[in-house]
Parts: sequence; C-alpha cells; structure tokens
Amino acid sequence: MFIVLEGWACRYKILPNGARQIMAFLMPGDACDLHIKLLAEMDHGIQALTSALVARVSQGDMQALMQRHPNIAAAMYSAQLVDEGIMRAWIVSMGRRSSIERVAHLICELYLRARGIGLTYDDEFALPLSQLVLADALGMTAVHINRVLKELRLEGAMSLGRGSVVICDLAKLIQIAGFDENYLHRRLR
Amino acid sequence: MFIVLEGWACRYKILPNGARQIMAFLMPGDACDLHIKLLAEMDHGIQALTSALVARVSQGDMQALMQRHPNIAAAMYSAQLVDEGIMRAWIVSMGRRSSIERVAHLICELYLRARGIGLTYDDEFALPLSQLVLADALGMTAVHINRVLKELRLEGAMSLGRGSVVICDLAKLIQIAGFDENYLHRRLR
DNA sequence: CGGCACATTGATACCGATCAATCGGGGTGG
DNA sequence: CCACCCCGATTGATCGGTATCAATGTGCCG
Repeated sequence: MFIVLEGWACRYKILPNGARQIMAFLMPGDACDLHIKLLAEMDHGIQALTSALVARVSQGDMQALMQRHPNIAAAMYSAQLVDEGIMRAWIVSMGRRSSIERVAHLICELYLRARGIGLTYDDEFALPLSQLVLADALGMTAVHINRVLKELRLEGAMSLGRGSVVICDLAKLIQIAGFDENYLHRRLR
Repeated sequence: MFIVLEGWACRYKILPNGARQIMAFLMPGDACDLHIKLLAEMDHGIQALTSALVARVSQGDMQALMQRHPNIAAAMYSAQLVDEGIMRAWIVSMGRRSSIERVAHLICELYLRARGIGLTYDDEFALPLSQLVLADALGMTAVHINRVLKELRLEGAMSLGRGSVVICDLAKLIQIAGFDENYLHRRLR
C-alpha cells in the first residue's frame, strides 16, 4: 500500500484507441490501493504527475496498525468513502456539465482539498498540471481547455498559470460549477 | 443498511438546472450504504426503478454479523471494491467513449452482472429501464439513445425492446465497446 | 543558440442536443 | 366495451458546443 507524501499522482486508463482518461488525482495524504492484494489485477494505472515522495506500508504492518488503532482504521475507511463521493461527483460532471462548468467544478474540488491539507496560500494554490493532463481528466481537448480557462479568467473567476491557480472569486466559481461542497465536507467529520 | 433483493434501483443526483445524472445501477444482491451512518449527509439520492423488494439490516446486526463471520465481511468489502471499479469504468466511458461505445459498454457491464447473479436466459436478460433512464445514466439524450440503439440493432450486435435485451453478437458488442471485463471478473475471485 | 514541450489562437468539421411531430400501447374512466 | 389519454418510442430538421487540424508564440533546459 502506498501513500503520497509530496507531489501529485493520478489514476488513469488508456483506451484501445490511445485516448487517456484520468479518473482521480492523488494529493499529499491520499492513499492508493489499500486493497490491491484482494484483487486479481489492477484495472488501471497509477502515475506520478510531478516528482513525488511516496511512503510504502506493507500489508501486514497496515493490518496490525488498524487492529491496534481503531481510530486509524475508521479514518482510512472514511477517507475511502470521500474518494467514492469524489468519483460520483466526477461522473455527474462528465455526464451533465458543460465544459466550463466541468473545469470550474474540478478547480473547486482541488482547491478545497488543497485547503483541507494546508496547501493553499490565501486564494492561491499550486496546481502542477499541464493543460493536457487537465483535459484527460475532464474528457476534453487541451485546445478547448485553454479556451475555457481564458473565459474563466475574463469572467474574473479564476486564473491558472505557471503551475498555480489564483481563485479570484470563489463564489462566482462555485456558482458557475454548480458546486455542492457537501460531498467533500465529510472530510471534516 | 439496505440490500436489493428483487428489482432495480439507482443512485442519482439532480443538478441545479434540473438535469439528472444516474451514477450507478443497483441490481439484486447489491447493497446500498454500508456506511451512511458514518457520513454527515447523503450527497445523492437512491431511487427504485421498478417495483422492488429490499431488505433492511440494522447497523448493529451488520456489525455483529461481520465480526462473527469474517468471510462475510471480506465479501462485502470486496463487493465494494468492485463497485469502485465500476464507477471508474463509468468515468472512462463518459470521458472518452463515443455515444455508441458508451451504450455498448453499459450493456456489456449489465449483461455480465446479470449473468453473475443468474438473471440471464441464454443471450437475453430483463432490462426494465426506459430509454430516458439509460440516457440519464450515460449523459446523453433519450432521442439520441434511441438512434444509437437502432444502429446497434442494425449492426447485429444487440437488440433492446419491451423491457429486455437480446445480445445477438457478444463479441461484436465487446469490440464496439472496447470492453475490458477485467474489472468485473474480480467478482469471481 | 537551438530544441522541445506546452500554451495560444484561428478555421472548419462533426457529433449529439434541441425542437417538433407522429406513433404505439397500456391503463383509465365513462 | 370502447374512447380517450398519457407516457415512452421513433423519426426528421436544425442548432450549437467541442473536436480536429493547423499555425504561431513562449519559456525552459541542455
């Protein structure tokens, strides 16, 4: 089992036609594959998006740790539930949101997650993802992502550049995204 | 905690603009919300799509059951992992597959799940979902679903009608969908 | 200085949404 | 028993949002 300590990673899958779809972003504190051992085969890949520092915990140690500290077990379980909520939110985004809403929604999610782990500075946070990576996460084209980002910048909602995002007007961004932070707030309970 | 015994249900979310997105289908044997109690609020709704028979198990009974029978606990956990795999597959579909590929992929998934619980008769199985429901699951329009179904019928891959599907040519359907059954086969381990 | 990856912008094509009309079947009320 | 009605399925015409193709700009690294 792995835990990201620094840097970013993602879960992804490559389709027969060569297209890539990213299914999740892993930020510091996120764990991958509590469970690989239970399953036959990974159905997707995991990849670092920046240079990253990753901790490895053996299956046995993890088992022992969770038995000795029920609170840790509960926390891991609850983190997994949040991850599921995030996946459901992604499905909603891809299915029923326009491209600008999708981009705004993803930035809202990442901003709140970053804030939750103390990685924001005021209304800014590091987002070391190329537009191509964002496109593969949102099911769109890098070209079109670029146009959408321009529109969001002109609207005064947010501005992405040089590996970091500035949230100019969070309320507006949330309103554009139709963002319901309920599914992430769980993290706080 | 609830378990579907007969009939179909779905997880869904309604957006501010009134659009509905279905995030999962629940078939007989599927459980909802092992965990509602842990979380503050449901971030989505659950709804029966047919008349359905549902079992309710109290939190306490479930806890006791899982402690007494580790195999059951492991099975529940593993079922949840499969559900996550299904969600990831949906994200991939919505992001990077064309409408016809999406439809084919969903039918592949549902067919294999139905077969896994003994609900198929040869190459046919009951699919009591209106085209509007399918559209809301796949992020498309009922009108367009209809056209895609026609195309799949003309291709000789499958035929949907009257609440049931006939898989005419599974190999062709899988090929159209770019279906990788790996993520469902886990169910068999 | 050169090269390379990423960002940006323009022109055009196409997939799927939208609008609109008709059809068909099953249930309901008279 | 029949007429009506309503929901879902089907089909056609048109619109619009993104993809695609193509070219140029820009910053970083060797």
